[in-house]
Amino acid sequence: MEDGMSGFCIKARGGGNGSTGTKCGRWNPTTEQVKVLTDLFRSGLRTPSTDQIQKISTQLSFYGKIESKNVFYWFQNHKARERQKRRRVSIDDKDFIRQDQQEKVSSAKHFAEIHEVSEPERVIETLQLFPLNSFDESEKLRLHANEYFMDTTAYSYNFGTEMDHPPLDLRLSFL
Amino acid sequence: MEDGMSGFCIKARGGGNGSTGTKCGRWNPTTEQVKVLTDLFRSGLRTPSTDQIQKISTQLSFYGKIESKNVFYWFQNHKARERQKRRRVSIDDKDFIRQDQQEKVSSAKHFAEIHEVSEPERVIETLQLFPLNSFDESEKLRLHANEYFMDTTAYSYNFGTEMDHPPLDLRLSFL
DNA sequence: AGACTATGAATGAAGG
DNA sequence: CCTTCATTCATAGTCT
Repeated sequence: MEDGMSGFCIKARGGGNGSTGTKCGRWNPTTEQVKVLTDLFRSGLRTPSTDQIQKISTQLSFYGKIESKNVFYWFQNHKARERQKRRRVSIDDKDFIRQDQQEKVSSAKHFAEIHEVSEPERVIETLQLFPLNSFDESEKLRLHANEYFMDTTAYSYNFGTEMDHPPLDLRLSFL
Repeated sequence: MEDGMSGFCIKARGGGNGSTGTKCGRWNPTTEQVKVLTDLFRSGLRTPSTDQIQKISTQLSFYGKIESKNVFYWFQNHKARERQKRRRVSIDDKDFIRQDQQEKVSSAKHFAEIHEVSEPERVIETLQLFPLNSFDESEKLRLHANEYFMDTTAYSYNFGTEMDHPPLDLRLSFL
């Protein structure tokens, strides 16, 4: 809706070259950015927090245009596809019965909890993750002010006239 | 998940445009449904009560298969993502020019489906909400105790040596 | 040129 | 309410 799009840049990122990615419309990561992200992922980072996303994004912005959401999406996608790929393989290698593997994969619910799946490699670079601050549980504050329940409320909705439909009238004044 | 699956729908997009949505397994809202929901949201409805959800669901069922929980989830997600988006953008555009783009991420769907949504802002038909319940963004007061690690943390990143690039140093102590 | 693939982006559904 | 997972849409890049 009202997509401003902020202009369209038409340029492809030179693969590794200094040509800063000028590709808009959809984030096109540079090879450097991908490398950093991949390394971070391989180093164990799977779901960065908002702050981490922020920082990563800021650092990566040096190599080209990037937003926080790009980092966010990248990790989401990468993780999801890693898992998806793994699952795919596990189902696929039923072709050759190498070994009896009656794994109960159908209950795919509580097996994708923490990091332990894809970490066959060691941590190469000198990448120090966050010191694992776990005391962020201090945000359990809840203010109950959402009960904006008014007794005489009436939603009277009226559609446009571009389509035929029953007159919708969300009248909630009965309660 | 106990494989309830609650039935598989077979219906296409009720709006007469089944661009790609002829696949179900999960609720696939029609453009009309989305429009109504969006309008309601933009009108200030954030957390509809059970009754309201019921009403909305019933009314929207005209446009296609829908359940109450769909409405519930829709509002939950929409609200959460609106906030999340806002937070992310606001923080990360500090680096570049602060272009006002609050609705940047357009939900532009497939072309074949956009036929009647050609207008950018056709919203606000005749929609009577509660007696002028002015909701502001008065909930940014979330305490952010995210500044726990300052100088004790340092992303000391070290690249490989495959390509030449400026020495990246993900030091998170700049915040 | 079209199909194919990889992947960015979006969102429904839950979990907590 | 916040975070996460799964599925899907959309498209840049590539292959044949």
